[in-house]
Amino acid sequence: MRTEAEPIPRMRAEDRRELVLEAATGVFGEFGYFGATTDQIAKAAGVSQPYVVRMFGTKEQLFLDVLQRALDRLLETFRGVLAQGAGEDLGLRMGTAYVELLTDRGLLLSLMHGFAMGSDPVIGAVTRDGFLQVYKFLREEAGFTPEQVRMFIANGMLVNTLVGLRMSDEYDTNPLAKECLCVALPEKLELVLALRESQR
Amino acid sequence: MRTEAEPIPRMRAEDRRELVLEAATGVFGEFGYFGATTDQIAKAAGVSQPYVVRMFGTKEQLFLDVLQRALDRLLETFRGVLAQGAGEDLGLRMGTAYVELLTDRGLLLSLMHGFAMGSDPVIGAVTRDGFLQVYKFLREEAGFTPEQVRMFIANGMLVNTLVGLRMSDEYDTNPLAKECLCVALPEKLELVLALRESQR
DNA sequence: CGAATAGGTAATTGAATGATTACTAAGGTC
DNA sequence: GACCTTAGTAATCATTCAATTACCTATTCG
Repeated sequence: MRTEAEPIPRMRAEDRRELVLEAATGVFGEFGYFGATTDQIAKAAGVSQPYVVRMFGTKEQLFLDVLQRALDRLLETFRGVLAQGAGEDLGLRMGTAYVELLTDRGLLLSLMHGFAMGSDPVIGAVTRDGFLQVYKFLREEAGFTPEQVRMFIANGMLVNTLVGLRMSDEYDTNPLAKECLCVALPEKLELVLALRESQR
Repeated sequence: MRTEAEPIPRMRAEDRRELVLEAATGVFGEFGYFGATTDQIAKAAGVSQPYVVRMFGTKEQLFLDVLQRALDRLLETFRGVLAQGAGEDLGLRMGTAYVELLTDRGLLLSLMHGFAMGSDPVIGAVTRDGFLQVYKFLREEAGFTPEQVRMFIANGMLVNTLVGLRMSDEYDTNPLAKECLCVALPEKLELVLALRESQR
């Protein structure tokens, strides 16, 4: 009920931009590129819809920036894990780090929505390239064999799917859902379950 | 240029319905639920847009019917493989059968788009249930261990992702894409490559 | 045959939504 | 303290799209 002149918060464009990117990541992650509206994103970021559009030019460019940011965070995270040593358990540690990225709401789901848009001439090209960047990292920097990469990414896609499906909503009510989550998220299960609270 | 009275093809509603479902599967698979329009689907099926809407009531119901049809085919396919014997190589045979479903254009991709819509109250509930039906089949009918199911489904989701990304478009131009496809699709690689021709 | 039924379409509408335009106010700087 | 740049909004436009309405015309069947 905004009673008195709360000093309307003005930010430097750079900070506001990051704020909008975060909000957009969440909304795109939940509804996908076509399902999300610039107005939803604007409201989530606490700014007006025209401002969102003007900051990024088009909705498509905003989505591309969201994807780029997500990819950057993903690789940055993996590089961080790698920097802590490349032992036997590197795959496990990176897997755990991957699941931890779920706390950055919508980040992995936005990527997943991007992956499903391969036939879009612009977004498809960018997401293909992004996927291959990750593949290249795992092969050349992390030193995985093709087979190790396959298993690692496959499990990542399974995690994405279960999160996208909100399978955790059924954790308490459906034993199969519980088993499914337990086997797919060896550790960090509690993290996924915790996310249930924060959504909706 | 329709010169003379080609006898305008009239079908029994049942056949037409299946035709529209096929077309819708392709369009939803390519563009997703929000990205696809009923007009695109109508054109792909060779009927008018209002007729598509009237046949299914709403776009949402059409998508639900597409998902149900896809799930039915998937389980039917798996049951067919299982009926041919449950040896050591059951997982491999079912994996091959799964990839062969890619010839049913958009079927697996429509499911994947559905999986990304877990937060939709209607579609989410249906896709969660569908996913769990498959999980249940693999555990209880196919006799997989939880770990076997995890690996099987994870690989399926990887296949979906690579197809959704149209990674095969880069097969000839990017060695990493080639390696990636080769390792993820042990057999039936030629099938995925053949699909490149038929699209666009 | 004649009429009912089934398989459709053309025209239109109303709402949603991305984008544009025109404006306003804050705050640093000289 | 005028000034100009930066951060933002309100109003509105143009399109797209799902849905509705009002028809039309083959085919079936008594």
